[in-house]
Amino acid sequence: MGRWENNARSRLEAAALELYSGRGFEQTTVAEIAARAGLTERTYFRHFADKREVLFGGGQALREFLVQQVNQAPQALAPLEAVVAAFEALDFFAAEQRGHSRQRQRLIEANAALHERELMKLAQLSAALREVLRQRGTPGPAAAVAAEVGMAIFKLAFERWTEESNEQAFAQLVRDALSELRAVVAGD
Amino acid sequence: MGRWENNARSRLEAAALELYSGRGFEQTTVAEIAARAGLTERTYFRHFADKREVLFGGGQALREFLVQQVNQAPQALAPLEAVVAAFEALDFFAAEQRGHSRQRQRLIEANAALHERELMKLAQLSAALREVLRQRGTPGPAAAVAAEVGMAIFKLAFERWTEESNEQAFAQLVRDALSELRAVVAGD
DNA sequence: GTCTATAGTCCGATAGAC
DNA sequence: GTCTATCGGACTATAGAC
Repeated sequence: MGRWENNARSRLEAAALELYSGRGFEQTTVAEIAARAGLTERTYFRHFADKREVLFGGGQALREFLVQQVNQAPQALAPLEAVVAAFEALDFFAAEQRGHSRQRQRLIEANAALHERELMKLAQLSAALREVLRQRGTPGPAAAVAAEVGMAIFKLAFERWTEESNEQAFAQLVRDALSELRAVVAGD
Repeated sequence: MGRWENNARSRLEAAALELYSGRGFEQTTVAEIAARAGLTERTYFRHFADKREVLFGGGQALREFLVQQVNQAPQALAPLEAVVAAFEALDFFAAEQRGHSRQRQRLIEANAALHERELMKLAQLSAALREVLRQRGTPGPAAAVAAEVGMAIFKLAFERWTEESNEQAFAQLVRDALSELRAVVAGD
């Protein structure tokens, strides 16, 4: 198990979620998070750039997975179909993580600074999707539109997936959002 | 004119844009902005909640204008049409402000913290559009979709409007984005 | 691991407009 | 007198520098 348990990152993430949820984001100091994880403030900042980032570690893995999915999608799929298929393939949002995601989402909604950071992560995801669509041969403007519209679908599906009252699977919510979107764009 | 020139806010905004553009956002302190405006740091924070907000004062006026436009749109217009018509009516984005908008946008793109704040303002706009559509009688899910898709159109049109090489009018860019969106959603 | 700059808050004081 | 805008100093925590 080594000198550094090598899960310092995970311990910091767990400690932060507990403290932020328990007493509020602003009422928690980085020093307290580090202490609960058995580390120092200095070590926290070697793992995470700032006080918010500890909640957003999964963003990169999500982005990489979706980019890979779109990249491997059959060329026969239209750009938006490739993006939506990637969302449906997501198992980051499996049932067993739903409670954790809900807790995290309530926390983010309760704090403007955290909300800003989440929007930034989603914007990075949009940019990555735009880029991989272009590499796949989609013309620039269509790639930009498909990425933005795809993100609209993702946001709506994810918002519903983390609602307390909703028990539908993420893939189903993605499909619902897509068909609602088709109706709205058709001018229904 | 009294002791306070009564345009402290405008002076702070102008000073901030100059200093941020000249030497960079992070290399500028709030004290320097205040000094250039003939005020103190303390007064800056009375007008703006933080170091970034001084660049985003126009966000509220934009939001209020668009909400009013959607609110007054004929009931015959479908939700997305009402939103797009509101964008086309925008004269915030007149030709004479284009240089200023471009300077501001280059600044925002160059700094992650400023980018985060801009995304937050756009998210607030999306929420306001969703709400006014609902008040107008659009069912909740369709209102959410129309607001999100509308924001996708707005982002794309605004991005192009602030590109150096682009000289098309904002309303035209909105219409272009909408037709590209229809093509992408139709599966072209 | 220590030191420092600066963002941002809280207390109160003061100067003018009305 | 009230109301509002400005100013001063002390303070904490983030974040970066050395």
